[in-house]
Amino acid sequence: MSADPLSQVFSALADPTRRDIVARLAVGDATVNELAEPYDVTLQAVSKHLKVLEGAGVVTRSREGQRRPAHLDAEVFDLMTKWIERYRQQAEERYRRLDALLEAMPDEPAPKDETTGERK
Amino acid sequence: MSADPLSQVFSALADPTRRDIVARLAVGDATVNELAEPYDVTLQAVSKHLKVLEGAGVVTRSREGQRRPAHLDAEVFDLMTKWIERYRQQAEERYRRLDALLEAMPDEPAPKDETTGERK
DNA sequence: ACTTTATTCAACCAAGTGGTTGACAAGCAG
DNA sequence: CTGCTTGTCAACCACTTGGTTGAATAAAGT
Repeated sequence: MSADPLSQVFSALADPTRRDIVARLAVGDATVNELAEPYDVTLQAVSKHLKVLEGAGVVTRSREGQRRPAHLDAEVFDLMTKWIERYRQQAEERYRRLDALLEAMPDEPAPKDETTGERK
Repeated sequence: MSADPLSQVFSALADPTRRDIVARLAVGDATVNELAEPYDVTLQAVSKHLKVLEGAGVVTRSREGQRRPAHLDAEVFDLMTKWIERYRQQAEERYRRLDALLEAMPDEPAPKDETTGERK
């Protein structure tokens, strides 16, 4: 257990039911019963999903009488967006470079374009 | 098989090795052998990872002699960022509203703040 | 034609996951 | 105290997953 935070968040949101729960919680805090209502799974299953989201830091829970409302804690999302944006931009940048390169030499004998290449 | 695209992308990136591969591919295209080199897993394992990324639309592959270079296709990332940003902003918006509400009534008997509430 | 290099397919295995049912703790309401 | 509501814990099951080994395919190189 206890994988790196990024893996946990990605993994937590890889489930449609869990993403759905996040969508609901974005509107407002809710209890397990309220969250389970739209689905035809047991309460325990939803409780498990909630625990996964909690473990990933997506959700926090409080105590309020016998209810334990779940609250969306959207800060961890930044972790993901930062990772994603980094490589998306890097890939796009590379694409632009290659594009410019191809445009700059329209008649060269095409040196195979091995960016990482370096085969021995 | 064939889960929704969003689940597939999230799931694909939930593995650290796979994220690592994406990071490498952001620098430039690479073959299975090149990608497998830094890890002490078998070639087949990396080939599987690549297939997962391909299935998620994160990576495309071409044929070039006997090599099959993998290329990062960062467009699907937009799908994720859109989803994430949506609920992050929604949650932050809700937070601001609640904050303003609490500030506006500093002595009310606190009507329990049930945003979804509505229990029958 | 034979060999080497690059990659995949197939079968298998241990561990993880999403779901279930059943028992149990913790609060309120009589 | 007794019961009802809300929620969790524990054990179990089918299926997926990341990994392995071994055989197979594909394109060169000799």
